[in-house]
Amino acid sequence: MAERYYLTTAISYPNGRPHIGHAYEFIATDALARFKRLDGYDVMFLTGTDEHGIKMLQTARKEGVSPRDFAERNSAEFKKMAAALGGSNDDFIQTSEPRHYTASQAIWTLMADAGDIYKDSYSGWYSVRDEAYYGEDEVTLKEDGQRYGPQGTPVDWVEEESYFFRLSAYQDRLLDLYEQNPDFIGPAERRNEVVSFVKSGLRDLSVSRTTFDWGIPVPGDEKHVMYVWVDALTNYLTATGFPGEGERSAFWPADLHVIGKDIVRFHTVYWPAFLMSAGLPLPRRVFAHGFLFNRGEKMSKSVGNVIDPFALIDVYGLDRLRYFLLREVPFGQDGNYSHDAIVNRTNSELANDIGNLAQRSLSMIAKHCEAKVPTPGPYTSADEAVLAQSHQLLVTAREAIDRQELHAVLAAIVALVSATNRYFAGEEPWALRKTDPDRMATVLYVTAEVVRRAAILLQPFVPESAAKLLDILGVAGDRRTFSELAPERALRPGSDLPPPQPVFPRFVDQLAEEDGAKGGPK
RNA sequence: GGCGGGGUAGCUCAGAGGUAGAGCGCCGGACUCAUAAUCCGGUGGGCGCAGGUUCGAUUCCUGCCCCCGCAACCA
Repeated sequence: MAERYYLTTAISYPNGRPHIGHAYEFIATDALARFKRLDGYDVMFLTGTDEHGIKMLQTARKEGVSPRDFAERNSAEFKKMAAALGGSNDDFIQTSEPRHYTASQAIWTLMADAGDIYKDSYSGWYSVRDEAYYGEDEVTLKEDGQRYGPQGTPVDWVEEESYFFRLSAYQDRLLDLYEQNPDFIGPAERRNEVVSFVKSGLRDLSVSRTTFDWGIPVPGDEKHVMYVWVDALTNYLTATGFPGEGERSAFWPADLHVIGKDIVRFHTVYWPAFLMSAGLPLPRRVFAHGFLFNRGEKMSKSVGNVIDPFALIDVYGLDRLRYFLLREVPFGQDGNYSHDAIVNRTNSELANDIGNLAQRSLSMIAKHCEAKVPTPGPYTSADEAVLAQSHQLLVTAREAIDRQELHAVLAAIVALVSATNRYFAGEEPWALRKTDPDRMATVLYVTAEVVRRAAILLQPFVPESAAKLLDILGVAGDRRTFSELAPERALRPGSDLPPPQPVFPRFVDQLAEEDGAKGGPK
């Protein structure tokens, strides 16, 4: 039985349409999932939508539909996005599903049985607009007699009965967790932030609401619904069949939660505390990615630069988009995207470097080697060097993937391809054709073999294009996993090759001619 | 206020006590197998400011100026 690997995206709040931030997280996690599958793991990849909470309820009301219908309608858009992005997720969870109610109530009961949940009342200055409570010192009384919160929104004194989770009791255990599992939070900067936050002291957490009912009822006290984050985080467990025992149970604990940097605390403080309380194993790692900015500006509805992922796929094509996002932005950091950046990056690396290397070598093979994989002669040190670099690639890639450094994997592939272009130019097979055909055959063989290895490792990132590349290399569908990177699995001399065709066309910029500097799809 | 991370070539960034690096861009050359691609060479930086330690600092220390993150509920 293969080793299991369970990874998740955060579940999206489908209060509006999916945007590029959702797409980014999904694409990255999808690439990680694909990598692990190709590397022989039994992978479970989960994504979904988080459908409860007051904001969903409010938006649904505004639109005059029930929250459930609203959730269903918007969640469908996220499913569509996952499909459009070539998603390989094994499940798509919606927190309004019955299975999730069962799981959430089960974990609640475990926490309650552990003595970590108690009823009290929550009071304070509450801003409906901000959905937040503020302390006395944060509130100012103005001449109109109304008090205002720090964001300038009106606040009212609210006193609400609420269940609390004894988070304060977990401070030491959490610090031990971070201490003993330095890889629990990535990247490292995030870890430091969390540690200092927890060290500064934890307060018990209000984990139920009575002011609205769009949520999961608290077991035994149905006028309360669970706080959205108890509900939301539990989705990761739900998908494994919790609390039942089934074929997916063994996937828990999750190996990796991929999340946005804005929700680090929920995943690295609350979530492990909930699990400890419930007596359940903890996920192995939580990795926070950064945000994407549209040409340096944070996207927002008011600025009007919210980018629809469907539009990006239309303009650039899926693989170009995937490649750009995963290559351009070091995973874990913030990054920028722009029309020019997408075109430059993908033309330079996908079309000019990788695509062209395949095309120049395969078209020579088609013309001068009877369209069969050529038979190599003895290797020179130049041959050995590129082959060695191509062998190193899997090792490098695995290490990078386990740190979620997706960009580093692609950088290593590009470096190999660059070296091979240099090698190709240096060996001049077009000249060897006349002077030393055997040597030409060797150079072409080595090049094609390197392209094969690069293509195999490219699959998680640009699945469709990598498949096309492997097609024109004559690599059978069942010979594309990472175990095929072993030296003895190299291209077989004499096997037939289909006619070569370009795999990564250059992006020809029509927009530049039409509306000049503006760039970017609408 | 506090804690943390930064300010290095036009752009994005790497680096590290001993005469500054990569990719992209730009300029020139080569080649023609190839997707006007590729290869070679070159251009380009007072390494935020001011002090200090040192034979020598961009790299260590101090102060200052900017930027960004965290500081209990938006991917």
